[in-house]
Formats: sequence, structure tokens, C-alpha cells
Amino acid sequence: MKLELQIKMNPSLYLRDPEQSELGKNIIKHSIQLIHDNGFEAFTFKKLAESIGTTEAGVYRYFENKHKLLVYIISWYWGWIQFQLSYQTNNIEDPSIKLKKVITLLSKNVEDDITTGHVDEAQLHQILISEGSKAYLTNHVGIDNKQQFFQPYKDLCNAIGEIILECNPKYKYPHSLASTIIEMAHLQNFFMNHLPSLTDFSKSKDESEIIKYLEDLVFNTIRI
Amino acid sequence: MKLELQIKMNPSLYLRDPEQSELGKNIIKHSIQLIHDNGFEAFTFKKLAESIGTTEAGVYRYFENKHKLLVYIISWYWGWIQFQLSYQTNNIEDPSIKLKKVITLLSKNVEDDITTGHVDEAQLHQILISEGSKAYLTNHVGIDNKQQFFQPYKDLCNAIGEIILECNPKYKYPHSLASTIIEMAHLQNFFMNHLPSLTDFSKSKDESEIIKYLEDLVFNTIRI
DNA sequence: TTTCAAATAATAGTATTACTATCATAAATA
DNA sequence: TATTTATGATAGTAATACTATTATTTGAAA
Repeated sequence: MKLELQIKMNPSLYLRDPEQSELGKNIIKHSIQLIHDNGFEAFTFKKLAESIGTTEAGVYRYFENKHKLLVYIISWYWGWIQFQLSYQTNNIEDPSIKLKKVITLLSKNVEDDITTGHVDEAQLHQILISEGSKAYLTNHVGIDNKQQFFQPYKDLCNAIGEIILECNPKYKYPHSLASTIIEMAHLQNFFMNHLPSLTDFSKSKDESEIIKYLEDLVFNTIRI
Repeated sequence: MKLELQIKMNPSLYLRDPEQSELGKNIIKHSIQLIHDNGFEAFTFKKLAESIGTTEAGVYRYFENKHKLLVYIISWYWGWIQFQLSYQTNNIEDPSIKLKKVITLLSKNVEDDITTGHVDEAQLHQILISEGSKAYLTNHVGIDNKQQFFQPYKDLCNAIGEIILECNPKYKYPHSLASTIIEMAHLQNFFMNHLPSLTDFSKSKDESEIIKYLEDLVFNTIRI
């Protein structure tokens, strides 16, 4: 039996559900590829259509605009991370071991997950590092937020906050620390690779150094 | 005698020095206003020209494109912060008091500094919160970095790293912690105002809560 | 098996953006 | 006074971010 992981997406993000057709899946697959390769600014629906072998109008039937498509794939990623988190921390008692798993999960370069045919998680992880914050750093963040576009991020943040509170029920900033962990796992990775003097990570450019930094930061902060 | 603060800018950022003419100063002033009001995505040289009362071509004589203009005003801001930092920590012996000043300086909503005629620092601070990371989260970050576009940010990061080391000479990640402080001072502010469930700050939306969070984070991390 | 609706392909068109180019004029300077 | 230099006014182009129309294919219900 072949297991397929399905992540439930907010229907306001799309006009037609891309999971329900070959064209839809191709849109997701090639979007990830193109945004990964050239960045979100250089990404256009025309290039995407050409890469798939369909027309611009074809893409517009699935997504209203490229911003919603970006939010879609980012939401998908957070849903997938949420699943990985519950899977990997299942049956673990010690909350500090759970928290270490979280830090590693967010910081380590991901391998492609074969149970999700049309999504390359490794590329998606890179997209999150370089483009993730563009999902919410917009003028219309309020409108998007009202439509729950950032729910998967918030859910993850809550889940991590819970683990932090299990480690230290008296810690006062579990959500802020959770969002700090998430954002810094990505940003320190970006800095390490592109602006290394903003970090203390040697030229090896190894994510394990980011993990050490974050573990030191987090456990010194929450220790009682 | 009237003191005017001049911040030395990287000449590769502009075609003609905007400090040297009325039109140039107007470009800076109105850019800050427009980016603050409508966000960087909605900002165009046409709208800017209209707002000043000049033509698009007039703006292009000063800046090659809107990205360089954004990097320019952001660099200016970091230069100004650097100055504030050295000014405010001058004659202070205790490094942990210096570090607290840094956190406050980065987190607190800024007031307009009258010694800089055409720049509204309060608006600039808001721009940094919402648009700051767009300066480097691009495809061409490597090229920009080679041209030293991010030098003011790096200098600030180094200066903060030095203070961290004064507090604890054995701390292993002074630069990463410095960039974490800078980025989180802004990001937690953005979250507080737009995605509050990613933080633990009450509805008062008071930056002093961010300061408390960061002080707790930083001093627990570096304490010996 | 036919029929009918839904999905897709092909093409065209528009407003805006991000520029480049040209030429005339005003101001500053040598 | 001659001449550079900055600005203003206008025009033009390729690309982007869409919308609209029509024709064709496909797949499910009658």
C-alpha cells in the first residue's frame, strides 16, 4: 500500500484546487522549481506557464495572483512541518528532547519526502529561507490574516509554544520565543550563506552550527 | 550654530548624490513618506515623481532603480542608528547597561530627529520593520554584498557583537546574537501589530514588552 | 450512446511598471 | 559671454499582471 500525505489547504488561497488535477499539481511543482531557482521577484505566471507547457490563462484559473500562490506553497510547507513535528515527537516524554527535535527540524536542510509526489520539500525549505517572510511583509497583511492565510504558521507557533511551556511552565514568552526560533532558523541560514559576517558560523556552512546556536539560546533562556 | 548630521553613504548606491541638491533631498523625503504609507511593492518612481512635482526621468537621474533607493534609505538608517549608539553609550562603563541601551534603541519607536532635515526617522523606523529584510532577501544579494551595500548593517552588528563580548568574553555567538537582536526587535514589533498570536505581548501593543522579552532572552543567554 | 457541462488551449487585448532616449530650457560656473 | 550641468517635458519600449473571448477536448450523467 502506498501512503500519500495530504495537507488540507485554506480554499481561499486558490480558485481551483490544484491537488485535484494534473495541471494543478504541475503548477505547484513548477512554481516551487522556478521560485527556488530564480527567486520570487523574477517569478511570473507567463514563465510558469511556459515551463509547464500551458498558457498564462491556464494558471490564472487556479490562482488569482502570484502572491496567493506563494502563500499557498508556504502554507503547505508549514502544514508538512507540523506533521513532521507531531510524527517525530510522538512518544517522546522529555519536553527538552522534543524542543531539540523542533530546532533540528527547522534548521536542518530537508530531504525530499517521497510521499508527496509533486512537492520537493528540499527546495521548499530553501524557498522558506529566502522568501518566507514575503508572505506576510506586505501592505495587505491584515486582509490576508483575516482570511486565515497564516493559520498554519500560527498553529506551528502554538505547538512549539506548548513544548516550551512543558520545559518551563513559568516562561513568559512562549509564542515570541517560538516565532524567534522559526525565523532565526531560516535567517541565520540565509546569513550564513550570503552575509556570513552577520553570523559566527565557520566557512563550513554547516547547519549543525545554527542548531548549536539556537539550542544554546533557547535552553539558556528557558532554564529555571 | 546649527549642527547638521551627515551620514556618509556608499556612492555605488546612487547615480547623483541626493544630499547635494534640493531635488535629491526631496526624492529621499518623499520616498520615505510613500514607502511608509503604501509599502515598497506599491512604490513606483512615477508616483514618487508626481508626489515631488518632477518627472520620472528626474528620479532616474539620481537612482538606477527603486531597489537601490530602498537600500540607500535603509543604509542611511543603520548609519544613523550607529551614530545614536555611539552617542548614547559614550562614557558608559558597564557593558550590560550598554547592551540594554542597544536593545531599547532598536526596539523603541523612534522620534523624528530634527538635526536631519529631510529624513523622518520615525517613519524610517517603521519602514525598517516592514521592508528592512527586502533589502537583502533578493536573488542578487551576492552582487549587492560585493558592492558593500550592507556594510552599515555589518558595522552595527559588529559594534553590538563587541558589547556582547564585553559582557561575556567567552560567549561563542556574538554576531549571530547581534543579528538576532536587530531582526527580532523589528519582527516582534511587526508581529505584535499585525499577527499578534505569534507573540506574547498584550493588546496594549507597547514596545516596552518587546524590550523586556529581548532583555530576558539576551541576558539569560550570555550570563556566565 | 448521446448530451451536456466542465476544463483546457489559443489568442487577443489592456493598464501599469520599469525603464531609455531625446531635446529644450534654466541655472551655475569658468 | 560661453559653456557646462541640472532639470523639465515628452515619447517610446519591453515586460508584467492581469481580463476576456472563443474554440476544443474530456468526462460524467441521462
